[in-house]
Amino acid sequence: MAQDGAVTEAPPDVRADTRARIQQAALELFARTGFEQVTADEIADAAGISRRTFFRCFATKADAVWGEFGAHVDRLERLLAATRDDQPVLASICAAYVEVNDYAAEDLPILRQRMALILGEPALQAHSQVRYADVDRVVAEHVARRTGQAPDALLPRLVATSTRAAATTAFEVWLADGTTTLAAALHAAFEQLALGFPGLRTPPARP
Amino acid sequence: MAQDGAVTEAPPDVRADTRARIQQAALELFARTGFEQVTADEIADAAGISRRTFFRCFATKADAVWGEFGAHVDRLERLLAATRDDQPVLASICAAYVEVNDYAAEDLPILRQRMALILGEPALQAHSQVRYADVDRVVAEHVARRTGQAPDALLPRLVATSTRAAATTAFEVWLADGTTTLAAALHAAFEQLALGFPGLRTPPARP
DNA sequence: TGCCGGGTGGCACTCGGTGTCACTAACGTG
DNA sequence: CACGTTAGTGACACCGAGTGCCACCCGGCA
Repeated sequence: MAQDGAVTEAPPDVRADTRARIQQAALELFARTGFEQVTADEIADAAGISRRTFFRCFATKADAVWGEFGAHVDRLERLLAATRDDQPVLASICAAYVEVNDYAAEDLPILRQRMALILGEPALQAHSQVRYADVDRVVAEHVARRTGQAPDALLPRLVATSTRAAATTAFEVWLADGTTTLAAALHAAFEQLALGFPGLRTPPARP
Repeated sequence: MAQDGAVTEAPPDVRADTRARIQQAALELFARTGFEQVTADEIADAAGISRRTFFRCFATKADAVWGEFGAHVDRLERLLAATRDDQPVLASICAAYVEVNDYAAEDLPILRQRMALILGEPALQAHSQVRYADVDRVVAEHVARRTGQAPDALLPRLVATSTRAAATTAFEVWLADGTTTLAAALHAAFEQLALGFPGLRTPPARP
């Protein structure tokens, strides 16, 4: 089925192709009906494959939403490794986050769909913690290199988790707002973080 | 079975009693064999109840580890509500976190066991995100009150997520270290956060 | 005595995820 | 051409987390 042509398409990885088809089908079903409501069989049917094949391409239903997130983490790691030492640490992390999330305009709708699911569906929120752990590890190692501390010391860990918190918060406001760009939201969040939340020190007014 | 005595023990809530027994049994099994390795039937057997009753007392295997976390969130909310307005916002949040996590010395071993599981077992890390969401909501509402912003604006959300990141990081170093107190770790993390990570601005030395 | 309500156990069921095996198509080599 | 190899696949059985349902037991109450 769907064996379109025989020589028209070069078959580099059959696997990567089915992965993409599954992802697309899953994302659409999730967006329409909700993550928990969609069963693995339904995704398999929609993608024209068997349930078993689905779980061979994605270890988890949730992984079908995250897509090629591992590649993003690798890219983040490379960007951080290429950082110049005279740049402030937080600025280098912010720049890396912005760069990694610099999507082309035509990819933004899919990104919105994906992030709305990840940030909105409880089951996906839960799963995200595991993926974030990889990000945190990469960032913590970067901070450790820059400060000469151990990667599991307080400061590297803290910088990693709070910058990631800033990034996800930026994603949330970007998703909810719709008028600002993702880069602007990221910069705003990192600025608050780097300056110790100056926004907290200016209450309405203090008599 | 285990119907010890008839009048010796006043039965205020049968449910709360079995909850406690289940929790104890589950925590011990998890600590010994690992969270994923222990089956719900085994916990039920160890606690002397049926599998069905286990899932009536705890909606999830993970919930047996978290115990009465909802009560902690409620307490955090009350503490934040009772905050004086002339105290800096971050300081009030830090104080509330310290207060909520001010365990008696005899409870520390159980706390260590519990937190080692929550922070170490991937399945529990994932589940934790859902519980943290409640904490974040409470803190964000506090910040929103103090700053006059909407609870879902950037700053309240950001402060909530990054202070919670600071708290969990403090828990991690406290757990790994063993020499510092939890309160000290929390204060150290919040201080870094409030001052914009001064530790980042003093690299080994800059020639 | 009979009724009632909460805690319980047993059972069947759904669904996510895994291990295993057989099948098929593509490929290189004799 | 026949052959073995390999990757991708589908079918099936299986495990474990949860859930819905019903029957049971027991203490309280009219």
